[in-house]
Amino acid sequence: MSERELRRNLAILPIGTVRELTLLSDRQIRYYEQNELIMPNRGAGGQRRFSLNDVDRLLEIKDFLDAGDSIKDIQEIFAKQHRIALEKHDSELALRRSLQKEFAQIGRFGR
DNA sequence: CTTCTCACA
DNA sequence: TGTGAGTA
Repeated sequence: MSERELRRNLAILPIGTVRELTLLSDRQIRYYEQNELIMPNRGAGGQRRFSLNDVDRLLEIKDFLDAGDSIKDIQEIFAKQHRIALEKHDSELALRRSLQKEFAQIGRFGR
């Protein structure tokens, strides 16, 4: 994983900061967590720790809600996004393997 | 002072 | 979703 990805996944923001960043109430943020739309880490004392990705996700949730989508609709949207991300990962992995194989062939002919 | 969970005149 | 109670 790149350093940039690790940084975006660093969960260190307390709910108060996230509340101001997203303009959502802490009540809403906890409610979305109950509905598995977000799953922040937990720190000392059971306090939630959010990452920048969590903040982006909350912003998306707010937009979808404003657009009229229900909690369940958003759950499905995220599930679909997750499937697409997995497929993309698999296809890229397959491409790397086939290219690696072809280069190996070229290497043998060049000898 | 901030956050957490739980309950609801 | 909001709010108040009682904690940690």
